[in-house]
Amino acid sequence: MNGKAATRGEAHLSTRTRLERGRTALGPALELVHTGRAPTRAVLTAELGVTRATAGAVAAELEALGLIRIDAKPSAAAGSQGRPSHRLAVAEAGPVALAAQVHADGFRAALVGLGGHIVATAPGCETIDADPAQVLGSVIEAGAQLLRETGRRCVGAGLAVPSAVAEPEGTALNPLHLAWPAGAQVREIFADCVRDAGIEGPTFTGNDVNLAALAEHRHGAGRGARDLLCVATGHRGVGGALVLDGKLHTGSSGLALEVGHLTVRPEGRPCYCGSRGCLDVETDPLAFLTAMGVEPGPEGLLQQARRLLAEHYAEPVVRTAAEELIDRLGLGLAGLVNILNPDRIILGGLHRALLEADPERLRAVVADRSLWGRSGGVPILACTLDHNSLVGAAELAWQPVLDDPLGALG
Amino acid sequence: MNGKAATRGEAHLSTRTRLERGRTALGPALELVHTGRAPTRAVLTAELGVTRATAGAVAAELEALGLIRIDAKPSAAAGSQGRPSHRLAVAEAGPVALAAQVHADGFRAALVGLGGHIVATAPGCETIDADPAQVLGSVIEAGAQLLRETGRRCVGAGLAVPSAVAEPEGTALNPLHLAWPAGAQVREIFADCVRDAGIEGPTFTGNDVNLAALAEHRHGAGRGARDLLCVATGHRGVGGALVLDGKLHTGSSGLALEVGHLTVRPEGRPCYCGSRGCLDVETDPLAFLTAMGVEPGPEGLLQQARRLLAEHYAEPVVRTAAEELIDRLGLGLAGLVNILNPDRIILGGLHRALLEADPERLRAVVADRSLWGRSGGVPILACTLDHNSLVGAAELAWQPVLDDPLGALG
DNA sequence: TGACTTTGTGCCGCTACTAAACAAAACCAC
DNA sequence: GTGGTTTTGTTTAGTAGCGGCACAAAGTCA
Repeated sequence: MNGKAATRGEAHLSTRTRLERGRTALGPALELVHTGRAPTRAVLTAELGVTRATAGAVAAELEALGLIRIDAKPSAAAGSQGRPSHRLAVAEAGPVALAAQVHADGFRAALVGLGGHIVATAPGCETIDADPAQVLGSVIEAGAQLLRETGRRCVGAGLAVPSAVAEPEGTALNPLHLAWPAGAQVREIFADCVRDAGIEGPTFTGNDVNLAALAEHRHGAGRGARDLLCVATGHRGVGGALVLDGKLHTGSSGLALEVGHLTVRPEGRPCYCGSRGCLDVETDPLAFLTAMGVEPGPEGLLQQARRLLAEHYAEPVVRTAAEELIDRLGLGLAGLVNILNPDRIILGGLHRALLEADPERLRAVVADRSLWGRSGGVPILACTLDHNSLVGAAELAWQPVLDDPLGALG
Repeated sequence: MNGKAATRGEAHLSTRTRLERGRTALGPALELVHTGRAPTRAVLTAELGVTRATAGAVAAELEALGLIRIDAKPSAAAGSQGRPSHRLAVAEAGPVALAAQVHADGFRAALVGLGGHIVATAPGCETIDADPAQVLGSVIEAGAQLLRETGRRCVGAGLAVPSAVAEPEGTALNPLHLAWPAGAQVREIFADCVRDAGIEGPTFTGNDVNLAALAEHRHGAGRGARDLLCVATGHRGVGGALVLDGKLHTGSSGLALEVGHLTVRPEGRPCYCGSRGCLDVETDPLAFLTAMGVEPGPEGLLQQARRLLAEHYAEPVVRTAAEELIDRLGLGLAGLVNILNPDRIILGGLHRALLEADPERLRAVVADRSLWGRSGGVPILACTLDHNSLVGAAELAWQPVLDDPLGALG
């Protein structure tokens, strides 16, 4: 390479980074509207810490990109003085992200707009093939159908799987109750399926509990939290996730928050990890059924456990079993509080049902067993979003647009 | 307040934020020189992702601020082509941070320049008064003396204490073996002492293990790690710290990484936390002495444990006790790996000595008991810096300068 | 009806960059 | 040596994003 070529190459790189930068307040502004924290340009001005002129220009540019809508008519807030402001909202017919989820009961596809709004859903089938390519092909086919029906532009696609996803390979290490091979290249397979379906935009894959936590942080019970811990149990096993400063903490190889093997009952039942009394085997739906002396029925472990808890909580055997699980869960959460010191905890699946059955008991155990817990106590909440893993998968696909709207769409 | 005053107030705020911002590449550039990652302007150019013109201007400005030095004579790297570059280094007689540390054996004060270089040290006394104000007053007096002797400008002061520090109050919750009252307002007291001594600049207070981790991340065994976990034990109890993306993770109220109460031996000895077999009471120096059947001597638990380990490792009773502790420590670290998934682990105090006694055994236990650990294994290293808590305390004081050199010094 | 409050806009200028050409200082090959 | 190549540093010109400021708009309150 001669000197001229080197100079040109360098110049090209610089040009690209410049174009990719765009107006730097654009991304933060879109994120504020996306998470519902900027209902007007005046609030946007304050939240961004810029002048009104800049906030106005930024909002206008986002509107021109088709991402947000600025009301033509001003609307005064009740009991407010001064000039009424024009409301900001996400655009009605703007672009969408394609979200896909695979779980024990089947799969699901949806289109998710800004603000975490689910625009359209495809029910998906009820059984899961042993071949990931087969399943993901079907899911994407359903998603592509939704895109054709609605005619919306697609910014990218995200997939939620019930498995730890190793970084940076994107392999599913333990696809729980999916009959998929451990170590399946889900990220690569998903990307191939999306490309083959002719859908544009980048693709992303993540663990379902991680993505649920991300969704709850942006649009659900986790809004405003700085250090958010989520713990959830589906049919078997326990999943955890941590959102720090608005970003998922997945660890250096994507395997963080494997919280299932905290010891919560030293003399408890043996766990496949080699230890005893792990959170995983002591607080999942099967543990609940076992504690009640109930045989697993045909309806699914989680459904059965939730139903018994809701309908028969008055019966001593159910109540005792629930309290046992609450105490063990509390012990596990206290351990996590000592290590992570979150400012909010959100529970999903059966753990959510246990919280709702006796919130005081759970909070008391966590406060009692966490260091310095007596002098405060972390808020423990139930998750609030429907299909939060699906919305979280869409968040991944939206992220490039939130980081740099002009670069991703212009 | 009338309209004009409101406009003026707003204008003042905006002006200040503008002045505080300065050249935005200035901070990152200083950090690169500070951590030794930018030996020349050419490297600085590449690391910052800016043009040579910008990197040159930024370096010139940092030199004008008296923070870095640009060699007058170019020096060619061995076996390199092209024009030789001028070396960059931290300024020799530039400003310093005042660092203070309180521990069981006394206290220490030092001046620390950019690059984590200790410029001057005051030995400090050997006993600790029960009154924090008394101790911190003495330590600051020693530091002020150093400042007078050297005549260096001071950018701020940092204090490391062997206790959890609650945020945002800055109280020491468990000042271990200091005979200080739990809940002492150390941050406030320290700030008062610094102000009373006529030392300018902001003040900071943090836990000693946290600060050691920060120092190791910037200047020691943790350089280049993205998710760095540090675990250390002094005389009693175990401390932990986590550095994520170059920033300390202290949790929402400063109490994160209280790793001492992970269960590592279900039928172990009772712990003051109410549980049994906690890492705290199973892997500290006292546990080691107890396992060997040795009575604590007059030299201090840590010193005694380290000496026995170093001098008598060949004796079966010492070796067996060490292996027991290594196994328990490995179990605790594996638990942390499952939750945090760090890409590096650094050990200090007796834990460091245990690692160095039998590194293979410790690594094997961690790999065996962490999920998916067999297919990789986290690097486990000994800490490398002398006085890393002291250097870490200085890092706190340097941080405002690293964030915005012009705003902090101009 | 006017005074006040808040929101939104147009214009000007500053500043931290990029772009591009030039200059300098080493190496190599002949 | 001499010239070409590679890398580093500098100069000059230009620009994008944002702050400062004055003004306009649209409501409430007395």
